[in-house]
Amino acid sequence: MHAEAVKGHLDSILLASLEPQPLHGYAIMEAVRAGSHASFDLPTGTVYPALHRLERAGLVRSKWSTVSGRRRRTYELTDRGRRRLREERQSWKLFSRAVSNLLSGAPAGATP
Amino acid sequence: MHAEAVKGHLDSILLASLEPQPLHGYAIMEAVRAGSHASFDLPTGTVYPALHRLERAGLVRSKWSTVSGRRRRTYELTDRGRRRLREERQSWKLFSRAVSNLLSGAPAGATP
DNA sequence: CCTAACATGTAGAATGGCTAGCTATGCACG
DNA sequence: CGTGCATAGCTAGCCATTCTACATGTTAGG
Repeated sequence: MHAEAVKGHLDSILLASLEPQPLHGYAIMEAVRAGSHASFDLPTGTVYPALHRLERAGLVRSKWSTVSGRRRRTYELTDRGRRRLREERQSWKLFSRAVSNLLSGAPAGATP
Repeated sequence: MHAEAVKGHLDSILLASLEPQPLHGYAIMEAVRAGSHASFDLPTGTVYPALHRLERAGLVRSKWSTVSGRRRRTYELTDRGRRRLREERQSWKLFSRAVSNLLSGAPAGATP
């Protein structure tokens, strides 16, 4: 299956992946691939810039470490990040409900 | 609530709105607003270019008419459009399931 | 008469994800 | 030994799409 566009929901996905525990970029990509049952296979050119964006926005915080010779940058949620994640969950609910409703051809009234 | 981005799912939404019956642009905007319970209030600068794009892609077909002095361009689905809509519905299911799964913090295994 | 709703459109900015390229280490296998 | 794969990080620039802002014209109603 060709790469599905994550359009507009990348941030939510990344934040959510960091909620249970801090992770480094590469591990995030794997977590997303696994958690989406391979629907999303995010390229590095998508993930790393996005993480930098989230850090600049103060939603995540990073620190470098070295594990068996390989340098890692581990990200964790900030308080603002956690708050944002809550909001994102809420708006995803509204968004997905709206799209599902429209795609189902509902006569305007279903799933209120 | 600030304008929700329809990012990447506009085409599906437009095609779906034309499934029950042909509509003109303005009516499509109203149908989407109603069907999404006002979550999506698409600006004309989004809808009209998108419809032209869909027409160029052979997914919809349009014809002009005049109703009480006002000119209208009414769009209807082509066969290719209908086929595409079926595909879009399928991939929306996969997409939304994947995102919901990730946002719920599922330990990779939920909603298979 | 003037405004709101109806109806369609375009140009250009802004966004944001993807492609393609780069660097570097550790480990398994032939 | 050296070749290749998985691990780990990064950026520049392309491209598609959506939104902002503007432009145009009609009809209905106060």
